[in-house]
Amino acid sequence: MERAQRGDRLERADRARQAELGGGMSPPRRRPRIADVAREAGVSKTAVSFAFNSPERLSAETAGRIRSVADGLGYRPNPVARMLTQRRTMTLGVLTPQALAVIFSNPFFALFSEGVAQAAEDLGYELHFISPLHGSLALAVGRSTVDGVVAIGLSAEHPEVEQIRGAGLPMVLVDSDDLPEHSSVVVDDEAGARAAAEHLVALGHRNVLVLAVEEAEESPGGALARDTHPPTTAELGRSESVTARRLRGYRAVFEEAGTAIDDDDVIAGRASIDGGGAAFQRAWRLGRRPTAVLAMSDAMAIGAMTAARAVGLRIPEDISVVGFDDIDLAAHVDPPLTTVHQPVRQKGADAVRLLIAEIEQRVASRPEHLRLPTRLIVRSSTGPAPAAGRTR
Amino acid sequence: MERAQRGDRLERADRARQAELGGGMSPPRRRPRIADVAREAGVSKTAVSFAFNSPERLSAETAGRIRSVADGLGYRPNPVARMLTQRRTMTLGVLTPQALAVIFSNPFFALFSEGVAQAAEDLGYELHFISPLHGSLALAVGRSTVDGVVAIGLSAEHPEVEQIRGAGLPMVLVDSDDLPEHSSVVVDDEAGARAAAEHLVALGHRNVLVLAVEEAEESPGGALARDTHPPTTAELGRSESVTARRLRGYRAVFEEAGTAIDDDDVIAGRASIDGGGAAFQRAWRLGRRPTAVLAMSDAMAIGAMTAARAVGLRIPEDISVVGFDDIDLAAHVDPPLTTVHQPVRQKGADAVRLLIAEIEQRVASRPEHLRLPTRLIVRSSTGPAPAAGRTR
DNA sequence: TACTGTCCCTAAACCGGTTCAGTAAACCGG
DNA sequence: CCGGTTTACTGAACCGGTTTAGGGACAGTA
Repeated sequence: MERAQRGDRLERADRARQAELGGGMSPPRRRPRIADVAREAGVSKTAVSFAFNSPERLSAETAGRIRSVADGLGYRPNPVARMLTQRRTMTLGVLTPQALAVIFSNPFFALFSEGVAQAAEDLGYELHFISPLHGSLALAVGRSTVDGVVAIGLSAEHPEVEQIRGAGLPMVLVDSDDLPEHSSVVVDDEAGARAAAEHLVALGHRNVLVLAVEEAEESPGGALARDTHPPTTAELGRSESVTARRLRGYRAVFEEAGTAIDDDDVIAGRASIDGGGAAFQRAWRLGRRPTAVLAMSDAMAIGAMTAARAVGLRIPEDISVVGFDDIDLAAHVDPPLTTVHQPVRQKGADAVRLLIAEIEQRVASRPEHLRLPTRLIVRSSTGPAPAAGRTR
Repeated sequence: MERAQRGDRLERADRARQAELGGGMSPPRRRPRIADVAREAGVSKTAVSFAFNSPERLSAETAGRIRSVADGLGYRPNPVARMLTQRRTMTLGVLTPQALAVIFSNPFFALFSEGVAQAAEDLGYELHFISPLHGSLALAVGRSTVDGVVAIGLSAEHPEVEQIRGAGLPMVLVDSDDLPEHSSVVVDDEAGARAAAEHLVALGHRNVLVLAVEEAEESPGGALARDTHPPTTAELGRSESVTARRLRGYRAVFEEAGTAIDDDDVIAGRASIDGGGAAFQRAWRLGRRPTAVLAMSDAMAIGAMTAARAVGLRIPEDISVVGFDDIDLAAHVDPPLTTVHQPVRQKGADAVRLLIAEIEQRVASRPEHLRLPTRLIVRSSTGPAPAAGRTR
C-alpha cells in the first residue's frame, strides 16, 4: 500500500523530469534511497541500516549481500537524513563577524585556521565557516548546521552571542573571555604588548606610532562611522577587545617611561598588508614623524615597512617596526621583523579540543579558560632610536 | 548517545504530563519544535510553516501571532530538517585533496578562497571545506551536505571524481579541464611559464633550477613514495596537472634557447615558504649552482630567496628568482618578486558562479570551460645572469 | 512437553520540518 | 437563494534515514 503510493509518485516525478529534458535521454537516475536497496535485497530498511551501521547485528551473509546490492545501486546514505535522526552533524562552525573574503586575506586567520583544521580533522569533524550572510550574522547562524561553534573576534556585545546561547549551541570564544560561562582561549596580549614596548623604550624610542586593528562592526543598522578614527580611550575602557588589551600594555610601559601614548598616536586600519601601509601613510600625511611603529599585526607591520621605505626611511636606522603574531612570513621579510610571538595554531587547536569536549560529554562541564603565553622575538627591524633632531 | 536519546524521550513524556497537570518546574529546556509553536498558538504545523516561509498565505493577524509565539518560545526552524525536505542545503563545498591544515598554509589558497567566499556570499550560499577525513576524501565527500562542489587541484585520476559524479553532485573543476563534462576554470599556465622562462633567457640565464609544487597523493592504499623526488617526465606526460603544464612551458623555451631542463633541474617541494626554502637547500646540497630559480609558487620563491641568501647569494646579482601566482605579498618582499600574475580571486569567484548557475537551473546546461590569462610582472628579483665562471 | 534464551530480522514510530490536496466559511454577482 | 470563487487554514503524506520493541525459528534445558 505504502509502496504502491510511493511508486506512483516516483513515476510521476520521473516523467516530469524527462519531459523537461525533452524526453528520450538516458535515465537521469534518481539517487537511490534506503528503501530501494531494501527492496532489491529483499530485506527491511532496518536491515539495510544495520548493514551500514552495526553489521554485527546481521548474519555475515546477509550483511554482505546487502552491501553488495547497495554498491551495485550506487547507494550512499543521505547525510542530511542521518544528521536529522542522530541530531549530530559532526561539523564545527568557525564564526567570524567579518566577511569571509576579509578573513581569508588575513594571514593571522590562515594560521589560526590551520590549527582549527588540524584538530578538527584529527577528531573526525568537518569544518563550516560562518560569516555574515546578506549582512546578517544571525541569519547565517540560524541557517548553519553545526554541533558547536568556535567564535573568533566576537565580543560580548554582539547580539549573535545571545542567539547562539539561546539555541543551546556549545561555543568556545577565542581572543575574548568576556563570557565566563563559555570556555575560552586567549593569549596574554597585555604582557606581549608590554614586552614589545619595553624593547623600544630600552632602545631609546619615545616617539611611537601605534597601528591598531580596526574592529569592524557589522551590525546591519549600527553606526559604522568609525572607519578610520581610532577607538577612543573611553571605548577601550569598557570593551575587552584584543586591541584594547594590547593598547593597555603599550600605554603602561610608555607612561612609566614618561611619555604618554595619546589617541593621536594611535591609528586604526585593516589587519592586512595594505591596511598597514595605508594607516602609516595616513599618519605620515597628518605630520606624524615617529621613530618607531608598534603594529598590532605582522601584516600591518609589513605594510608599514613598505610605506616607510616609500617615504625614504631606512629600517631600522630611521625607524623601528615591531609586529604582533609572528606569522611564518615575519622571518622572511627584509629586514626580518621583530614581533611578539603568539601560538596561533595552538590557539585554534585548543579551541577545537575544548569545544569537542563540551559537545561530546553529555554532563554539563565547567567551562575552561585557557591563557597562552606570548613572547617577544627580536629580529632586525628594530634598532636604537635615531639621534634626536634627525627624525626626518 | 542511545542513553541520551532515551533520556530525551522520557523527558518529553514527562513534560507533556506536567503540562497536563498544569505544574511546571524550570526545565533543562529542550529546543522547541514546530509542533510546540503550533500547539501554543492554537494552529496547525502547516500554519507555523507558512508564517515563516510564505506569510502571504495567512491573514496578517494570524501570521503575526504565530511569529510572536515563536519568538516567545525561542523557536528557530531546524535547518537540517529544512534541508531534508527541500533537498537543498544552500551550501557549497570546496574540495581539496590535501589536508585543510596544509591548504591554509598556502597563500595561494587563501587568495582563491577569498574569491570563492566573495561570490558565495553574494549569492547567498554558505561554504563548507571538504578535505580528507581519516585519510579518506571519499569518506568526507560522502558525509558532506552540499549542493555542489568546487574542486581545486583534483585531477581526473582521483577516484573521488567518479564518486561525485555518481552522486549526481554538480561540480566545477579548477586548474584542471580533464573532464569535459564538468565546467572548469583554468589559467593559461603554459603561456605564463613561457613568459617567465623567456624573461630569464633574455637576461642570459641558461642554468636554471625549477621548484615544482609537489602533488600530494592521498589515496589511502596508494604508493606515496614520491615524497621528494620530482615527477618524472613520463608521469608528467600523461597527467595534465598544473605542474605539468607549467613545466612544459619552461622546457619549451629553454629548449629553443639550446639548453634542456632535465629531471635533475626540477625539484619538488611543498607550496609554502618553508617548502621552497627546503627545496632550494636540497638542490644546493646536491651541488646544483643555478643562476636563476623558476618557482611554481610565490611562497616557494620567497622561501628560496631566504635560503639563497643564507648561502651567501645576493638577489638578483648572483641569482635571479621568478615566482608564480602574484600573491599580495610578492610586491612586499625584498627585493620585490618578479612573478607570473594569475587572477586567483577571479578564478575562485568564476568557479562559484559557474557552479551556482549549474545548481540553480533545472535544465541540463552545457558545461563551460573558462581559461583566464596570465601575465609576467617584472619586479626586482631578476637581473642579468652573472658572468660565467663566477657562478658561486 | 513446556520453558527459556539466542539469533536474525522486521514493523512502526520517530527526527523536524514542507507540501499536497482539500475543507469550511465568507464573499459575490446574478 | 444559488453556484462559483477566494480566503484561511488543516490533516496527512513525505523527505530519507535510525531506533525501539518485538516476533518467529531454533536450540538447549527442566
